[in-house]
Amino acid sequence: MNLKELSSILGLSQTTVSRALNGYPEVSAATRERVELAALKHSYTPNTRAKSLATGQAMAIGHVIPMATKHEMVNPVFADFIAGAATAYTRHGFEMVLTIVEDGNESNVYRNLKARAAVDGVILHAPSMNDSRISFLNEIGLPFAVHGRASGQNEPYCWLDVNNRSAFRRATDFLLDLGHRRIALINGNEAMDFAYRRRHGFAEAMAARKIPVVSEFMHSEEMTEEYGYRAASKMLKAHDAPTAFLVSSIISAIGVRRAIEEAGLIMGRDVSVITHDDALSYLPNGDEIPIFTATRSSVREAGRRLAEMLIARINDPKAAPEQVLLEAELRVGRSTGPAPVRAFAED
Amino acid sequence: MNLKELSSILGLSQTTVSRALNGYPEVSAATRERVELAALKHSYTPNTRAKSLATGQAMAIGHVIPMATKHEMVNPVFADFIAGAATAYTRHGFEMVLTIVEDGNESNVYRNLKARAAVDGVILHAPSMNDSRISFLNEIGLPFAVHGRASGQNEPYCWLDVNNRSAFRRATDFLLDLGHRRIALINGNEAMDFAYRRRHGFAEAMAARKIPVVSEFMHSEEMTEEYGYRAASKMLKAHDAPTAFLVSSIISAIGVRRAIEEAGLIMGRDVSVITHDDALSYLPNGDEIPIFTATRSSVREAGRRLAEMLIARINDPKAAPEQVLLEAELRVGRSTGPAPVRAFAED
DNA sequence: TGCGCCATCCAAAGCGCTTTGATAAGTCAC
DNA sequence: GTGACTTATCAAAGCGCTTTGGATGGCGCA
Repeated sequence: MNLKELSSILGLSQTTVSRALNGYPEVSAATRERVELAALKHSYTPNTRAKSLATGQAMAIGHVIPMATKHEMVNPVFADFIAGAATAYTRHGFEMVLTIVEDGNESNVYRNLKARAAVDGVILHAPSMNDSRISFLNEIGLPFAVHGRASGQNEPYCWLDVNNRSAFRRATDFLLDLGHRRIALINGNEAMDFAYRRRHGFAEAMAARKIPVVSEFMHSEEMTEEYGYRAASKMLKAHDAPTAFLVSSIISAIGVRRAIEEAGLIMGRDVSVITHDDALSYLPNGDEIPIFTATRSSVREAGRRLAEMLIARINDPKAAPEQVLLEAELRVGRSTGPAPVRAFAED
Repeated sequence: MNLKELSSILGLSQTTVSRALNGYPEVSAATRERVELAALKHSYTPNTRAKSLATGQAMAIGHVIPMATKHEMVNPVFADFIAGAATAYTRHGFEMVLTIVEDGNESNVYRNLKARAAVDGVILHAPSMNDSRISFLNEIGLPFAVHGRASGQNEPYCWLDVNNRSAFRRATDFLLDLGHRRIALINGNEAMDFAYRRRHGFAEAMAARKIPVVSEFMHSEEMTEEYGYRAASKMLKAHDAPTAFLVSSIISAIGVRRAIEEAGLIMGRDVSVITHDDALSYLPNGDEIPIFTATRSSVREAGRRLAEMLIARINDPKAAPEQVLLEAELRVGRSTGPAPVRAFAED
């Protein structure tokens, strides 16, 4: 069923039917009701392609998701982020168009999406430091919103981020207060902006107490379970093993836990662990008492809010770009405890 | 830059330019080259919306992903499945349109996608037994391909599935051969077809050796880490605790491992675990020696193949629907070992 | 020379919608 | 009863593309 058919059934012009359905005032109440009823009866839904050709609005948002070439890995937080964003799109009648691309190649995809008029805007994922995509998007005039931020980028843009620096500073302080001195950082890929910021938060807290940062304790890689395990295993075997780990992802933290247990140690007693927790739906961090002490911030909620921000931006491109900084919550769980006495003695 | 502009620059008609770009024969080689060069130079890309309006092809595939209402959970395998499918779409010039919907409401979304001509076909995720969506899609005439199968559905349709029954039968046999008799099944939601099939494989193997299945050892729920932990914890505390666990997801298996370790037992020595492993990129199951003995089948590869199958189906709707059954590979890792002696004695 | 036939190109219709610019009918004041 | 508005409707143009159904001219062949 299309407009033409529907209007001929009704004995009205396409104009009137279209106007009735889109809530324009130049239609009498009686006609509008008649049209709406008929539309429902014949289950008429406007053809999206035709509509967006006519209006110039694609009514779609693009998500260009970089795939880490090394492990062909798609960051598992995307699933939850997208689930959050989807609720916003549904509410506003937008579609979500997904593209997955080897990282580094995103710009071509953006250019293409713009040229084909396939989307009205994009969400920019996984920003790196000085991310060149931001000025590129501003240049070509494709509205966008960033999940995270890009240090070194001065031009204003729309973003939503967790305060990674303060979160990791606070987590480090928490460990220091427990008496830990040899603290390891198992961080994400350092090219990523969030990893950079987390490292800074960590380093700041250590510096504030004049505790040297051991370079062997600093790791940085894509956050798989295996990576957490390998990094922690290796460090735990060393002479002056860390007594605490600060981990950037609950997935890697699971690997760290595996390493700890394999070393015959007990997490929360012999070795403490704090992780960042994106509140992934399939990895709930315990019920009442969290398994891991964690800095927590729901990535799903982030998806929802950022999608709303992007839609607002699309509807009013001249408004100043909104920027949101969320504070992560520190939830104490069972993975942290006082530093073992030996560690104190040595200090 | 659009067709009109480009053709006026070239001093050619839109017809000729369009034909030149789309590889039609009624264009001289010289003209074609000239057109292609100009298109490149002015970076002309046809407007997708206009193109699909004219051709009637949306050049898009829909993925309608159900969200389990209970945990607001999106199955984590989707990320990898979609990454696989995306490579196929990119190659064929299709877009991927994602919709996330509270489970049970999918049919409306399909009807809508069809009515709006937003997609040329859909991938059907997470089929349940007797899944009504299959006949629904056949009815409304929207091409589709199913990731999995639906027992009880007789009409022919295009699907790709792992042989869940044989995989779990084989895994159970493996445990039985190791001397295990008290084997627990930590399965996914039983409404799902794969869970049903896995349970059957398990039951078959047990029945073949005349070993009774203990109903307290059968669990079924959405596969979170927490669920694996809870189910295993509870069973391990019981008088006649299982000596082996068969788990439907590596994520839940991680929870099972946590329960085992918390009980002061050692996985692979005191308690054996076999899990199904979808080969998720961020949860690699060890390097050389797998952490978990597992029935393994790459969900990313499944995504790639199923996407190809759907595209083939869209291009030739009258061909008999392709159906692919993949055999999972059983990879022996460190999580399985002979049943503890006490278990033998009691047998 | 004249005819038919390719090869090459084009004008225009059409995809399904929105929106502009009219038109026709009704209302009101004077 | 006339002109000025308002209200309710419509015909047609236009969004950017593909595709149908010609046109044009050059060539071989009788």
